[in-house]
Amino acid sequence: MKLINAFASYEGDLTLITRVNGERVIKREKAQYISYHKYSEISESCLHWLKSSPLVRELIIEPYDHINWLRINWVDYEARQNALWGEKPYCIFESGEHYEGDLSPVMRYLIDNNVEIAKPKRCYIDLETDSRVPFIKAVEGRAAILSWALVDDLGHEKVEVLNRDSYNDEQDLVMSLWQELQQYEQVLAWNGDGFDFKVIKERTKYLGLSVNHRYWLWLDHMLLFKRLNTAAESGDEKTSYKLNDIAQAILGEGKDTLDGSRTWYYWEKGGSDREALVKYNLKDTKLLQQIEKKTGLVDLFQSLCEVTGVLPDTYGLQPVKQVDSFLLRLAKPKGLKFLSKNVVVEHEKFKGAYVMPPEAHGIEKNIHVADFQRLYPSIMISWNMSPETKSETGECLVEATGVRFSKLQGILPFALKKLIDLRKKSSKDRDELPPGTSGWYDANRLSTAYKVAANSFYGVVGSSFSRFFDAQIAESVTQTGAQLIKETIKEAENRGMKAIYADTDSLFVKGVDAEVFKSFVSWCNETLYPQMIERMGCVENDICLAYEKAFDRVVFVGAKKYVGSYLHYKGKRASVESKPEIKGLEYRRGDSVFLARKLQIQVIEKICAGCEDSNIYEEIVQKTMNHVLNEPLSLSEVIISKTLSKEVEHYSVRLKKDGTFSALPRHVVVAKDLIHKGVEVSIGTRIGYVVMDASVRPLTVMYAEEYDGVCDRYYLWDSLVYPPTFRLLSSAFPLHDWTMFQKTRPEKIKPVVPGVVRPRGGKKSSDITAENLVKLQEWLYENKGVVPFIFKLPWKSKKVYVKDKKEAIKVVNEFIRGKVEVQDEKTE
DNA sequence: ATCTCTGGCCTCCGAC
DNA sequence: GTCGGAGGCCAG
Repeated sequence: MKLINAFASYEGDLTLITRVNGERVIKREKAQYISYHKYSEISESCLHWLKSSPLVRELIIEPYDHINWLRINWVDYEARQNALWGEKPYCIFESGEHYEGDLSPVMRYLIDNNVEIAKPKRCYIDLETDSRVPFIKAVEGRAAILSWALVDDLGHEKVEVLNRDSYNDEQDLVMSLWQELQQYEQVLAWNGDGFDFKVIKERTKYLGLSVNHRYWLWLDHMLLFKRLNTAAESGDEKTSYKLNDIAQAILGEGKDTLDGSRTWYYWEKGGSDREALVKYNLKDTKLLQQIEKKTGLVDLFQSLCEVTGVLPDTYGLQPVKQVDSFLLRLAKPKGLKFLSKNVVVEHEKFKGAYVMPPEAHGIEKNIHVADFQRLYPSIMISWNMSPETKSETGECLVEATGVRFSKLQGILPFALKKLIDLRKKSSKDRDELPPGTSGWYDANRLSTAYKVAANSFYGVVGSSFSRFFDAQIAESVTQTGAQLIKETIKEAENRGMKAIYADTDSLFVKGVDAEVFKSFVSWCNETLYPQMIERMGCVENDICLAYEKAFDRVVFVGAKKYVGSYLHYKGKRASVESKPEIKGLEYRRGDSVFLARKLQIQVIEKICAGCEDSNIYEEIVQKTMNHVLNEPLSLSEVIISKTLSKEVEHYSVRLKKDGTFSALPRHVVVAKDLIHKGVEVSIGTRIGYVVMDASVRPLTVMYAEEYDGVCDRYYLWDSLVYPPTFRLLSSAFPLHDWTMFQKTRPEKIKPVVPGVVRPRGGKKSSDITAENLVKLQEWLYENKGVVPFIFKLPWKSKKVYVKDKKEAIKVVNEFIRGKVEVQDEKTE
């Protein structure tokens, strides 16, 4: 039996949805709220209490070779919760440990019966709601649904629109959506968790319709995309997760050009306007299906769910859930249980990977790169690292942390080996099939799913949200990795090579040719690592270093930031078409300005093509500089976009010494403004803005959509566009001076009072940021008759440099504190 | 109903 | 000017 969906109801039922011969079958069982206990630890009196308690439905002893488990079936969630974590006298287990007492009835059922996950019938939907209602209220179900559209992977599509603005008509509209959904089991929508799903559920309630939404698997396509899409090359694809921008990047086409914030207007006008709205609605929905067709990410997620045993809805996207499910399923037949996980433990920090600061100068040539294959899984396997094998008397020693593990195979290494074996098998299947066929895709997807699952193990062990969290184990993994890479560097240098960079599992080496490097890698695998493994008493050696690639030329801007052109990749020689490898540079970042990415990629391409003529680079920079400072700039060139990562109210604000609050990050200020205006903004929304004036603190910014061609060009160039390329050029050609393009903002110096001469080369002056310089100047002039200070006025700036320190600070502070009244309201 | 981790670079802000 | 914290996003 393959399970499509399952949920527990408040009444204590567990509903199971399966398919038999293509027909959907719904089964009901009692939801089980279980906790496990070591039978030997339960006292006589406790057992007596359990046997007679109305809170306990059933007691079962599960015998295994090494232990007898007592399985308590509590009558409901409350009973279990109170017994395990409640106050006295309900808490009967305060002395003993309890196991898996936090599992939901659904998880419990899936694990106990080792249920396989079915492929659900999938559809994509999109809603249009009344635009007169602000986003926040629409999510609460306060906006009418104007239309809905639905498509599936087989080409079926349907769209329906509200007939009249009435309660009954909307009832019909929403009911027909639920009718349509009957054919499907899984529903996807872009930002569905943030909008569409909530609206459907709330609006259904409001309209008095009785439909239980839990019969469907709700999967937020956007969150899925964020988590599984790792293909983005440049920052251009990362500037926004709006459907339009993703569709543009993936498919090369966007949404219909209809103002989504005026849906009500289009609907109300009727006729062709209403038709346009309907068309727009359908188009959006079709984009989802097309994105999936192109990327296959939903299919990949489906494979991941089938492998790990979680249901393919939004919650299943969490690695913690996937690993939890996979491990508990494997542990069950072994009689292995894990401690209940109720509260999140205080976050213990642990040390991570080793990153060597690059020791590279200019353009480095002929650089060979080796990397450890799946380093962290291989360490966990070799040292048999698992929560239940951790033991002070264990034979496997982690030298870096002093933690020891016993030799009896742990559940983590067991699971990892299983995943790796399965991956090998599916990769082999794939390679035996003709590329591009559906079988090939299936096998390839499975292979990727196994890899994704295996790679998430380390992260889950290091997550305090996981039941497998163990900071000591996580640190043992990372520090063993650090030791391995450091030992490898040492041995390489003993042989006359020079390590110029290393990060976690990779090693960049110069001063060697391919053959010698290859034999060095072999020596490491055959001698160095086996020796280390032997010394530390490990069960087996799964550590493997591989000669991955060589760079013809590579430039390091810093740790985690470099660009290089290949000589070969895994032995395959590079061709003229081979793209450069770009890591960490602003070109790859979604929060950099397009102009910065564009300038940087031009320089990158020239460097990788072997150009060493500084004149060429100067020309490129000069041209861009001219464009930035003098020519019309489009919004896409100047927009800065950053993610709103938490609720606006949760951003930290400090009380400054002057009693006012410190400024919020610029994108948060814009977000606040947008929320005020009723624009759709939630956690995870990317906020686009343009900087208007950076000569003031804090910077003044403008919401991207209000951009009219005016922005602070000096700031753009001086702070955002040139520095990334400046750093790259300075790294590639350190002997050349690249500073001449810096600091374009003019510093016009004017004496405030004619006739006062600014002293040349004067000593450091104290600077005061005043609210309004003009007011101050005029006050000084009027009250003192003559200004005893000299002001340096940067162009369009409000920063003041005052020469006579003592007097100046006194006067200006009085001005700032409001002790000095300024009548004149005239400003610049 | 939120949730794989640490290391590192960069920008802005505000204190000194 | 310099420095540290907050925030963001990337490498692995």
